[in-house]
Amino acid sequence: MPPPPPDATLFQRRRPLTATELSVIPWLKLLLPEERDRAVEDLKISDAHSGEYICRTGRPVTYWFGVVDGLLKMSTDNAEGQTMTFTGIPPGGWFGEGTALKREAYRYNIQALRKSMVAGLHVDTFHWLLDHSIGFNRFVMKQLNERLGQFIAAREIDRMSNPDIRVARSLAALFNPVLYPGLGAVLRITQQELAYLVGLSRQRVNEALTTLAAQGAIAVEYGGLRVVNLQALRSGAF
DNA sequence: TCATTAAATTGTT
DNA sequence: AACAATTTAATGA
Repeated sequence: MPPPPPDATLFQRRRPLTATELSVIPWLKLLLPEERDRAVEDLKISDAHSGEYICRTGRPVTYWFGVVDGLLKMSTDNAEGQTMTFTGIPPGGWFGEGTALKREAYRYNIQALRKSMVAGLHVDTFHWLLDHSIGFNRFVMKQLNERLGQFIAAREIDRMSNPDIRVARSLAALFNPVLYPGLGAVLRITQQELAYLVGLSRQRVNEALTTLAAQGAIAVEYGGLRVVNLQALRSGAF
């Protein structure tokens, strides 16, 4: 992992989003024109360097975040000081709605696993959308529900001993079609990044990926991988 | 556009 | 943790 840079204040150098970047945001399509205009006007985007924190535990919530490009990691520090990784967040993923809803402080850390582009919607606009848009409410509700399921799954993954299955389940979580729509069959993630995410050595991840590929669940490519059989990844039937 | 070089990533030990 | 092999990205003619 690259050296943790000094606490960066995100969105200091904001800029308007391009059409391509907007197309990656899944919930924009669910809004009415008027709602959409307001959201787009408020949206900000910023680069997050590898290792940089997007938000930290205890910080007040100012933005609801989404990944436009790159890969983020969601984790918490437990009482013993150990870091527990919940999940990775690929492009198209949005997070922080739970805390944004209650205007509480963040309960977890979000760190960039590699250079990423992160979009932000101010909490005030987030609440305005909640008050005005049915489509937005549906999105947030679905998202919360799905996230809950994912947290429970993450606990199971952490208790699993077999590394092959751990890697498989973690990958399946990354390809969650509800949380991360628009993410195709290919995911740009290096084996090193995946190792940080799953909490295994790169060697072991490499070995697991080879096994999974041999069973036809995935196809390993340079700098990424392709999911061939998502069901097999989920069930561990390989 | 192509050839060369550097950097990143992978597969093994 | 270290190594060699492979792939991609960057550079400049």
